[in-house]
Amino acid sequence: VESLERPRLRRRIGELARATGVTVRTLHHYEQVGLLRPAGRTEGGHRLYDETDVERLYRIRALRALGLSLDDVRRSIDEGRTLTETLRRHLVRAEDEAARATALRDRLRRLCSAEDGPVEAEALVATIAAMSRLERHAHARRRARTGQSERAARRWRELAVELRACQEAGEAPGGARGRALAARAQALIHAFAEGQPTVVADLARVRAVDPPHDLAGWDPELMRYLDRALGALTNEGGGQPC
Amino acid sequence: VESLERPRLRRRIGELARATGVTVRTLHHYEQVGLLRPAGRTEGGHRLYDETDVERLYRIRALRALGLSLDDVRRSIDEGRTLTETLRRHLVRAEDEAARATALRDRLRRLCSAEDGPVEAEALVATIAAMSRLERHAHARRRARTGQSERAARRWRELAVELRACQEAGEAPGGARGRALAARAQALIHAFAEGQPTVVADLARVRAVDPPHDLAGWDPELMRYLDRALGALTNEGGGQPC
DNA sequence: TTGCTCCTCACGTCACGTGAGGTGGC
DNA sequence: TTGCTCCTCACGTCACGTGAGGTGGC
Repeated sequence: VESLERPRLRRRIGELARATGVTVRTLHHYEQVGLLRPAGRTEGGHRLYDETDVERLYRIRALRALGLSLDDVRRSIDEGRTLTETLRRHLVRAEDEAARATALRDRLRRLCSAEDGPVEAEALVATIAAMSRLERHAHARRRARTGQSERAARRWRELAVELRACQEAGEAPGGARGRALAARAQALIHAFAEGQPTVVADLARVRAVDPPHDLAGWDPELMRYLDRALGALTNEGGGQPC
Repeated sequence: VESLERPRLRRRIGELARATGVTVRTLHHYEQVGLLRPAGRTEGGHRLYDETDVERLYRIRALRALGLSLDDVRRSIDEGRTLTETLRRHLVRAEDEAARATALRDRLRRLCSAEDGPVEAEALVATIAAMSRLERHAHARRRARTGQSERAARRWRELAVELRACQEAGEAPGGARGRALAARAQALIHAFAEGQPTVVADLARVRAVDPPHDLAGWDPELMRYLDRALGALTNEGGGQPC
């Protein structure tokens, strides 16, 4: 009924582009990938978009602005998902991406503000390499089983509390209590490393400059205190360094 | 002298790839773009990499792992920058990227957890569109002059403190104090909008669900309180709702 | 001589930007 | 008829992945 009274408003591609803030090329592209086909064409072959097309374009642009790929957008529309459902799905990826970006930023910050002054290039390169090896290892572990890593995180938090108490009591890291706590840390480290000595070595190199960010309660200073305690432990045992 | 005693260790491409954890194709690519040329070739044309090449590769991989593009890496090496200098430059971009990613994540979180339940699609699309228009506007302003926006940020923070006090004292947002504070907010809003009514309207639509993240001290609840105060203000004046 | 490694093209990815060369529509 | 808009190719971007088809080296 309404469509009789309200004649179809049809816009040419340039008008639509100006009205919505996209380029003409973008509209060409959306047609090419089958995302937005104009309702019709003039005799001369010029595209004509109607109201439905305009609404569809707004939705596409909205989802693109929130970071969805054109494929995501297409799936969302084709499968008739609600907007909230679509956003909820996308949020998962956005969380990952934000975590990745902030982790990278924090790593760079720490490497830049290494108090030791200008480190030699060799050492820095080795440290960075160790970091990415550890990241891969942690990633593989995480997707293997997740419950275990939560338990480990809790144990690390508990250890941080006790170690900080020990440090604030003015005890030497090589004292009896420090060594006892270091032994617990070593057990956690070996569990994380799953018997790979490279991982243990990488951890030793990296942890002072880049403490794992999922370990709340640990800061570089506490990490150095642990390092000294671990040193005391291995010297005492007389065993191999790991 | 040493090069006589220690014969040049030369590796074929497969060995190097396995030793460093990259693919053969990656090494081909690095040669193609002129980043890493092997020291020599066998008679049959097979590539031979020497120790210098290996060190260079380690550095390339380290910088790539920190998010530098191959062009960035090349510039860093060609212009003989130290690693710390290189990282410091790159940190700027990493900060931007992390800010962008977390802003996007926060926006999605708020849109997902809109307490109003499932909003209608139309409204949500309009809100998202308003968000990106505001982002462009803020971006344009920021690059125009930066000092002014710092002053504005400080005024918003002061306003947040006073408005929260007003709210916690149990005063109505439409009371005398609320309206006075709302008037100050309105002045800041108009300064931000630079006379563009679209911007004012977009702000009104967006601010409850996505308060600007550079405004410390503001949360959605306080924002709603301000909204009511602004409402009281425009009703009183009898003026147009901008 | 058989495998394994290595070689050189060359296309594909993602969302368009940027021309080139040619016509429609007021 | 003059501009402006529109049309359809088609290459370029970034860092490689993934073949294809053919040879080197132990």
